[in-house]
Amino acid sequence: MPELPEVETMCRGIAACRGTTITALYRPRCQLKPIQIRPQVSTLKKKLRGARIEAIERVGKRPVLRTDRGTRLVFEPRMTGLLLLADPPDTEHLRLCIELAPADRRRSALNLLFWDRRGLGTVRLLNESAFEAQLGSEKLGPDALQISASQLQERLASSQREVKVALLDQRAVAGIGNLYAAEILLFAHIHPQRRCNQLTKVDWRRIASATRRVLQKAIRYEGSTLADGTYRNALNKKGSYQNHHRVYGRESELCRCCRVGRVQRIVQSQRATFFCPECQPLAS
DNA sequence: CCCCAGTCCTGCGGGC
DNA sequence: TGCCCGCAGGACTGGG
Repeated sequence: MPELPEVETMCRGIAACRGTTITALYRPRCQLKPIQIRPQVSTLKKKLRGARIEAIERVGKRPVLRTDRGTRLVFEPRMTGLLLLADPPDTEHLRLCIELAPADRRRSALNLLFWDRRGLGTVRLLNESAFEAQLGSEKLGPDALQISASQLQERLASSQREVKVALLDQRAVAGIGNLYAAEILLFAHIHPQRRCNQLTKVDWRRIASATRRVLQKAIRYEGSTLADGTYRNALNKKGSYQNHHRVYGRESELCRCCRVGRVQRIVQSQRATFFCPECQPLAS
């Protein structure tokens, strides 16, 4: 579930880690199947102990810690992963603990935690070239908050895919997931099943502008915490953008945009899509 | 190259 | 009440 707004909120929430030094790193005892951590934790300890965190960056849907050794610790939350500086929702899903010493000795030590209920998340330490190869511009499109209408059009207009499916392609544009794709297309008034190669320049402009608008607002509300309550910010507090969803998860309810149409749920490439047939007609 | 279906993983809720 | 099954959708893989 964490998409761009949730990951951006995570990164802002752990800003206090910048300038700290890693003193310890360990995988807590856990009955569940361990998450994928590369390299293995013993190697990771050796490579990270004493390293200083120079910056916290968001790369698409991934929070990244850049160290003073030219390496990057890349967290991939996937569905249910969280980065926390506070107590986790529970301890059995705690996957990785990192102890941090602040530069200012008068301040207390920090505990950065990676918590993940489903365990689909991963943690990787990458050097400069591995980072470029795995998360560079060859693999990841421009960030969804920055992408222009013409960039979006250039990257997708030749595709035969349905536009909602294409917006989830991280090589085209980085950061959009299933939830925000639905909200973005509602604001753009584009039917999710329209084919990319049939959209006009005006359509791409509307999508690009809706993308910025929806994601910026979702960041202001610190992301969406759905009914399962999984997503939390770094202090284990819920986001509130779910209260502003217009179509996502609202099947058969009145559209909160036009208040005339009823939200429809369809399945596209094995994923739920929500849209309003009034606001988003298939024939334009 | 382009695109789709299957896979990983856990918890929850519906149906019986 | 308890069990089973389907669903949630990140990213990746293999194959048509």
